[in-house]
Amino acid sequence: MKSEISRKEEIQITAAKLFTEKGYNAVSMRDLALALGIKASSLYNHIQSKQEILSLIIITVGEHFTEGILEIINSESGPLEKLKQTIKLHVHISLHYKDAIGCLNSNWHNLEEPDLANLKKMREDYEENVRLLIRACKKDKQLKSLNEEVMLYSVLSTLRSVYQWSNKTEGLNEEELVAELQESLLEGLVEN
Amino acid sequence: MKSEISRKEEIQITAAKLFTEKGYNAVSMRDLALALGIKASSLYNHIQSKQEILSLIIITVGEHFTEGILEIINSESGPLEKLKQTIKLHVHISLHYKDAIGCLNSNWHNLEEPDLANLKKMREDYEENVRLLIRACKKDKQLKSLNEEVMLYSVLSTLRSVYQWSNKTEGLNEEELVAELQESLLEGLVEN
DNA sequence: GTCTATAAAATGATAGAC
DNA sequence: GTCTATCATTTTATAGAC
Repeated sequence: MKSEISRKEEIQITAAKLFTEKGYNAVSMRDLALALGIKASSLYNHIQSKQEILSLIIITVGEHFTEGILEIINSESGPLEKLKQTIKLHVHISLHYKDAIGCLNSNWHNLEEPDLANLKKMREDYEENVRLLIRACKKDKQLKSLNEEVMLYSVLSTLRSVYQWSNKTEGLNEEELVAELQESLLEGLVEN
Repeated sequence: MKSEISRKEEIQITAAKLFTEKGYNAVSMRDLALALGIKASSLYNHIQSKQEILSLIIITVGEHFTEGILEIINSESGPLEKLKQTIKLHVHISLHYKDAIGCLNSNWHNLEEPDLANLKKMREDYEENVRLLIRACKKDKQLKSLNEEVMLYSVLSTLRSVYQWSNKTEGLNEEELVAELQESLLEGLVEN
């Protein structure tokens, strides 16, 4: 009854790890094949090209973010609660798709068209949604009247790096990490 | 009287830009030479290898961070003021060495030994210094008793991304950007 | 200091046997 | 589905003329 994992998925999982560690161009099809215990030419029975592997990894995780943020935006909560939900969403994806996110972060510029344009659109839309949330919070006097872009990227850049350092906070479970980040990012570090 | 810029420096400046945009492995010596208006073989009159170019770019900017943080640590200020000075330092370097920092961030894993080990040591020491600052602030009750690693990477990951988005805050000069970041990161975004 | 020519190695991908 | 063998291309780097 357990869901079988196809060779194609196996390739994506291994590739995501290697691409994250060494970079897309630094990983040859021979390297990837060796990590899977087969020959490079055998890979082409499952995928069409090296580029297709990268595309599958990155677009899939990009869609997770897109779906997640839309669900939050369309919910009934207030803007500050939605911002907190965005932090939760980002942590959740970061912990469950670590390698794919690492691959996205390090290798998105190796995507070719039309996937590159597709990803850029998804990323811009995501950023714009968070920007609008921040603006709505400011209007409601729930956030300070600081520069919007500084606030936006303070939050986003921290969230985007979670996959890199979450292994250093292993005393915290997912829920606790979310709570700590919500507090740190929104309420600040300084004791009042 | 103006300081002459050598061809070797010109190569580093152009390479830093290209490496940041496309990635180290995606930029061939032909690409780099073309951007400089010469042939690839001519590059070797000024540098020994492609790897040397990367090393010069990254190690140089790494040393700026190392020198800067040591100056702060050895100053007479209290820990919270030192943390604020670290934010100022990071912004200053981010604005003045944008391409080199981009190159460091995207391509450090393409460094070969012993430069890679050298850079990792610099990075770890830098992180440890900021961690100790945060710990000292907590002990003084100037920072909340949140998870140290979460606080550390909230601050560091935002600072490390400044070069990517500082062009979107062009209404702010350097001093103002520093002030906004000190407020956002330390005091938080939420209105009390 | 730049050029042309070229070496030596690595790369993504295909053909065809099993 | 995997293999061996191979191709076409690109890569970093060197040698030597100007």
